[in-house]
Amino acid sequence: MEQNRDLTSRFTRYDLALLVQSSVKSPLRVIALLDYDSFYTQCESVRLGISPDLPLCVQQWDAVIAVNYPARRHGVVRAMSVDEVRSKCPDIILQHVPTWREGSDTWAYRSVPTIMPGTDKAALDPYRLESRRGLQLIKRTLPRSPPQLVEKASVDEIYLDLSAQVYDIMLRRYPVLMDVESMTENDFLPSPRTYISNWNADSVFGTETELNNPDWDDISLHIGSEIVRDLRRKLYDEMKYTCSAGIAHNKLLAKLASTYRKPNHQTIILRRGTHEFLTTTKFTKLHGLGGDLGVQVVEKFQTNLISELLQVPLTEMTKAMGTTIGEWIFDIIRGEEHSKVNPRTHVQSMLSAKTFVPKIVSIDQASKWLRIFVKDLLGRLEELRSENYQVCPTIITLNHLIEGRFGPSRSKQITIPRSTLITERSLFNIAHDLLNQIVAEEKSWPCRSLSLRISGFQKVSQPGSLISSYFTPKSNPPDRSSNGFIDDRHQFHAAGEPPAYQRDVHLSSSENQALPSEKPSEYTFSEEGPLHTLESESEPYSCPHCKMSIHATEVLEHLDWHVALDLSKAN
DNA sequence: GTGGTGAGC
DNA sequence: GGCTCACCAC
Repeated sequence: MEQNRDLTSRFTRYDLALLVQSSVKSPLRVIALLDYDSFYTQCESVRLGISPDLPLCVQQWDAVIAVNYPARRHGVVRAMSVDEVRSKCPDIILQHVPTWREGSDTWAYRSVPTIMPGTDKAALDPYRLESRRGLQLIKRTLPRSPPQLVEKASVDEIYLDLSAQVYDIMLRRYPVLMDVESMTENDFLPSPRTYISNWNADSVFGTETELNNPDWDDISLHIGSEIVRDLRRKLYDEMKYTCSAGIAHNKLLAKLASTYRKPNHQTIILRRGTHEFLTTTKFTKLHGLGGDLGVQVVEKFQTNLISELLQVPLTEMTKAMGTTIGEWIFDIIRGEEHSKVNPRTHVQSMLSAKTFVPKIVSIDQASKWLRIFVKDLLGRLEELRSENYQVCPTIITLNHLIEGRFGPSRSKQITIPRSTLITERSLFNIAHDLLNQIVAEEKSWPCRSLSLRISGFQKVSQPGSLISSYFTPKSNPPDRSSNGFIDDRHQFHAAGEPPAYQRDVHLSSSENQALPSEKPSEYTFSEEGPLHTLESESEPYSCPHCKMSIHATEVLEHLDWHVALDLSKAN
């Protein structure tokens, strides 16, 4: 057996077939997590043209919610008060998040002395926008075939399943794999018969700087690491954002790897390095175990060390934690995890929330904030429409908290009737209805926090809405990208002319003429300009119905749109 | 549908 | 600690 090691792989032809299918069962699969370094501070540094070497924090009320790495070297940490930050680092640059304010129709960056939690509501739009720009850059940088598996995990984290792409590269690079046609599924693959000296990564677990007899799982991660390095370079070149990345055989390890060293590093965990990596990791760092559940486990077994939890037999683990959770924990501390990368790059819900200090005591005060929530959500809905057809919310939820985050909560949710047009007035009326229901049920004042959420986005447009007007800008080449509406918005404002898609009166407010987007916001990104030109970078798909150029990743959505359009015409 | 948990900036 | 997001148990 040992003697054959250099000639025969440990993996079968079947394992290779699973790789091209991006199967969660492939031992060769390649998963990456990209995580921007202190995302909000980078957004602000770039927007303001400030050197990334200067200490900077993003401020929200009297605390900082993001701390860049130069500031961390002064001992500044997240959630620190502004006063304490200044005492630690007198030269700190503080940038407050933009805010909504009653009577104003849009969010804006405002000067700190005027910002008050009593009158303002934080707006995180610039970070969501930059998050989407990054995703678009990644989607158009990755090849369109095989199908892209890109998951937006949070505003600043992106999972990639690179398995199928890696498979393609592997076959081109190792023609020996082309000969497997004659093999049966259970036959072992030939050995790569190569060595790896450059890992395209800053840290590798499972080997020293070189590896003399890599097997195909090492090769696949190595190729994945090349792809990730290219993506990171592109993100920096085009957007000036640095990120850290982890590359491994599953999401759990990719995520952990990305946090191994920051900022601006990438880390690989090879299969044979899994044990070493995990036994140096604190148990509560594992995804899903940072909260109560992790505490329970630590209490039950009196240790936060994975190395000690590895001694716990499965039966004991399931006895202590229940079958489902017990088995799950038993697996993940061994690096066993097989969840799939969910190909989703859009949010599934939008929430607008406010904590009241002091608590509000009347329905009139609540109403005032509901209006701002509605403006906020409609503005964001409009942004989403600019790059996605799947934009009609069908559910609206109001949440009410007497105490803070951990106090009791009550919520009311309804399905928006199909006949309802989404307008500022209609959304507000529905939200107010929900508020009345909540208030009627039991004592609701004083109230610490309210939030309004829209969800259940559907591709089908509301009956009667002039959905075709969204697309007028798209027929205006040459300098518009298929998703350049955000920029268009600013261009239109510059020209003193409303964007075409706002002419859809059914989906904007007929009552209140001043929609958020009708006023230019005060923010601009210094890197602004046409986002990209798809036409020059890739072969666009030409729609047989309307001749429009469609990015491959948008084809299905576009076809859905035609269905919706036909339905709309039929009515 | 409702309430709750976990996560990240 | 505030503001989001996703997911799950019931």
